[in-house]
This record gives sequence, structure tokens and C-alpha cells, in this order.
Amino acid sequence: MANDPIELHIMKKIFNAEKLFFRIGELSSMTGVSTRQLRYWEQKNYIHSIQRDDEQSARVFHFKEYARVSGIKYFLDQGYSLQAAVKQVNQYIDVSHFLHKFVKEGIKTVKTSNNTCEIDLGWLDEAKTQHLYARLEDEKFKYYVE
DNA sequence: GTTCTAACA
DNA sequence: TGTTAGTA
Repeated sequence: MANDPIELHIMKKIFNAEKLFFRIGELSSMTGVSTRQLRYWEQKNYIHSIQRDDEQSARVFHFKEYARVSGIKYFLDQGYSLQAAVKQVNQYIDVSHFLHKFVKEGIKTVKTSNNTCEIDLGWLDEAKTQHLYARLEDEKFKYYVE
């Protein structure tokens, strides 16, 4: 981690935002979903928050819940019922877990120079003899092994 | 000022 | 779901 190039360092920070929490008012204004709805959805077990034992036992929502709430809101606006919207979001969450894991663990190093970006995608084979690289050339990714 | 629960519209 | 009441 300490030897990561700056681009990867920042990217890992973004994809490791585990310490971001919001209170219900913030989440509401961020997503356009009313606090009443958020409480109701939580009661229905569509979203989750953690109780804080200090202060006035106010809810705190994890950063990941922002993505979930935004997703539900999106499908709701598309005309889905609440239940159907949640189902849709759950499928997308599965994909995002994969993407999260891929970016966090699948990308080893990123090198950038003037107009090119090169990504080390890790070992190509089990024996670990070849690396797979992706390079951005003319807005297109070219893959090669070394 | 914000959040909580509960209740009524 | 919105809104309002009475709290903490």
C-alpha cells in the first residue's frame, strides 16, 4: 500500500470508504428520499442502519446504504413498486460487490504518463509466470501479456 | 436544529 | 406516505 502509485492509492481509498456514515437527515437530502420513507424502509428491512448508543440513539447509515437507497429511489422513479425496486437493487448490489472486489484486489498497479494509462491486472496463470496488462491507447484498451 | 416514536390524515 | 405532537 505504501508503495502504491498515487492513482491506485486514491482509488483504494475511494473503494475502501468504510468509515463514512450519515445521519438520516443527510441521507434524505442526498437521495431525495424522505426521512419518513427511510424509517419505513428500514422497518420493512429493505435498508439497514445501526443504532448509536450515545446521544439520542439516532440512526447512522453506512456509506453503502447510500448506494442502496439511491438505487431504490431510481427504480421507484422508473415506476417499480417498492418491493420490486428493492429486488432490482439487490441484483445490482451483487454486481457492485464483484466490481468492488475487482478494483480493490484485481488491479495491482497503475502507471500513467502523458497520454497513456497502463494497468497491471495481475497474474494470468496459476503458476504466476505471466502478467496481464491493459493499456489505454487512443481511448481503447489493448491487452497484452509479459 | 435534528432525530425519535406514535398517531392520525 | 405526509404531517404533526411532544421529547431527548
